[in-house]
Amino acid sequence: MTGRGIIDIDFYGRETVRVAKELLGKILVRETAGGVISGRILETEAYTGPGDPASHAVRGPTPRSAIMFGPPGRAYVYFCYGMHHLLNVVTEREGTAGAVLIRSLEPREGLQRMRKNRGRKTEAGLLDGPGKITRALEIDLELNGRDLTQGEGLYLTGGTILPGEIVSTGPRVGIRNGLDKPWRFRLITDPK
DNA sequence: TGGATGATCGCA
DNA sequence: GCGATCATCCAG
Repeated sequence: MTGRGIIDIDFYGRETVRVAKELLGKILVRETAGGVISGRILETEAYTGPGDPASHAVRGPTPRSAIMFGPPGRAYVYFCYGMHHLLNVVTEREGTAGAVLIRSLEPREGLQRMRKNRGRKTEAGLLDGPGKITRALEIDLELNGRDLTQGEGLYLTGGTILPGEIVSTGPRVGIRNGLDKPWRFRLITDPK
């Protein structure tokens, strides 16, 4: 949003973009009766509200996107392409839309369970996609709205960016509009 | 490279 | 209601 001010900065979605970067390196934990499954966040994307043509909140709240306008720290889970659940973290203050899509994890706990859930024999490619993550961690619509700061069933906890890792920034993927915004963030090994 | 597969939402 | 759309994944 460019206003009439004397500076030309897009402040809209500022918190969402900040949180998207801060989530890198943090741990996502899933607790089920069958045990704990967890991973370290390696890739995120920021989605804001009106003004972001790629966001579900672009036209204001709808039954599906209303949770993006609610209090932050909650899970926004939705069903995509008829077969995948995708997990987001709600970001902005209540009344303002924003969410961060969790795109990729580094496997941590529950490797055997993840492989079984994904039908894979090896660790390769286990959690490197938003649909893969929800399948491996048994996340579906039942967890929509869950408070990710409360440590109940699905939550976020401390983690860090490791020495030698840097944050790579670029356009979001899998969308048609909003490609001008560099709101995809990845932890990669510093090539230097 | 395209098919699977179904919820969502704007518009009629 | 109707149909275009979709923040994906995987086989071939």
